[in-house]
Amino acid sequence: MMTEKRRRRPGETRDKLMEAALTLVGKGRHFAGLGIREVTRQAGVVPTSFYRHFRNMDDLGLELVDQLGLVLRRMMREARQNVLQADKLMDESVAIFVAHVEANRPFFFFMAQGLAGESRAVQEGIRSEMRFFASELANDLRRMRLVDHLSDGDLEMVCDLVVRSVAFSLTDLLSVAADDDVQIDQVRQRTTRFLQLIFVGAANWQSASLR
Amino acid sequence: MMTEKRRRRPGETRDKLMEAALTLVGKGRHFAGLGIREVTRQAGVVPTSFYRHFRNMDDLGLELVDQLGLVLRRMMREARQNVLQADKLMDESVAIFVAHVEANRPFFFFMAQGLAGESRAVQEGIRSEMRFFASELANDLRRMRLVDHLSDGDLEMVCDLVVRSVAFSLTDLLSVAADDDVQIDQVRQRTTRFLQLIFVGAANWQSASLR
DNA sequence: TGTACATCAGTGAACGCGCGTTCACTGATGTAC
DNA sequence: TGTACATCAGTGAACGCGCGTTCACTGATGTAC
Repeated sequence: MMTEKRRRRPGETRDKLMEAALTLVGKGRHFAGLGIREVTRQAGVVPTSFYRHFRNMDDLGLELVDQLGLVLRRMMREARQNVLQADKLMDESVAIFVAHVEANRPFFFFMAQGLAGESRAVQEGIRSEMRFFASELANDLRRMRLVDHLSDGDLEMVCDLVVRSVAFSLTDLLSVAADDDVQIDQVRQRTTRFLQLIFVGAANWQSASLR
Repeated sequence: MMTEKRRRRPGETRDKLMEAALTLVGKGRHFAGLGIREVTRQAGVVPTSFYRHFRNMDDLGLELVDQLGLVLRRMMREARQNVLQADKLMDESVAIFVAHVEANRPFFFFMAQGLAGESRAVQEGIRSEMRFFASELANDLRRMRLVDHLSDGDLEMVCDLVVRSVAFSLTDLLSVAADDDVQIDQVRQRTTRFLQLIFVGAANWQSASLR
């Protein structure tokens, strides 16, 4: 029998609630200002449903951080697959970053907000994702033998600065309209130049600061 | 007659309202979640007073951006007076930055929040302050003849990256306790190293990226 | 200097509304035997 | 395979409360003559 009765997938409402919060954030609302009734309204469920899945909005925020982590990991995987030549590393990586931001705007809005957000736990979660990202980047650079002259500590610092610079570009990217390709491209180029500058610094680091 | 009757200074309540909002933000609340009644309560005035001075919370936020501008300018002035030798430039500047953040925590909380905040106008105001800061920094570096080999465009980019890196350190600084001197000092050192790395990059920029 | 009037800033009462949260109820799904 | 029961997710009514905003009022300060 082909027409089986549609049954509710478990966790469906839960997903709808998280998606609803993201949608509102993507529309420019700040997560700290969202209310339970507002989110359930957007999700198309009754307010009481909320408590079946989350204790409060902070709780939902923490779950969003986890999902954000998945988005970032997907992005990293794609970058690894596409960046095979060292000379294209920065151009390609930034392009992939920008593409993922455009494809997941609400998530990255949430990330940018969360860094200075109200919930300490969310804040720490996002910072932890960034640390992870930086350390993975350090591994990759080591493996590509691009930074043999740097100590582990110095490499870690370089990667941290790279991740921060890219993260800051988020605020540029999110402040221009999603379809303003010209401006988006400007942000992309600017970010790439930041990274190039940092890598020139890294390439000359030991020699310039040897003690 | 020495004991003149205390008269209400004009604008006193207005100042109290802005200070109240800042206080709440300094306590960890997010500006986007503050309400009019909450702010007036903190200020010790009746809710209706609010409308004598501001149209809504966004309006108050914009005024705070202006005040933030003054704080930043004061900081810049102090840095200019104290940073006379080029070799101490970064150490001293970062130290002054950290000191001002600690002395004006609520203001810088507001700044960090506003960058990804709800009000487009506040966001743009803070970005504009940062641009101004970067261009002043560029002027100073030019005057000190430290960057003669850089084009105007490249210098602007370098200063932008410097300002961004320092601004990002805000989130580090604000996430540690105000009296945790050890951690604050770590952030200070880390930020200084970021700037050193960027300047090593700047010093080697033209030669490394000449086309 | 004094008087009359306009302006301004703060007040307290009141409004309707949306909020977070609780509760008892319902029907679907999973589990034990 | 069928039956009994427990668990789970969604519902609708209801609560008390704090919210933003309005209004008319008050008293102090500024201005004109």
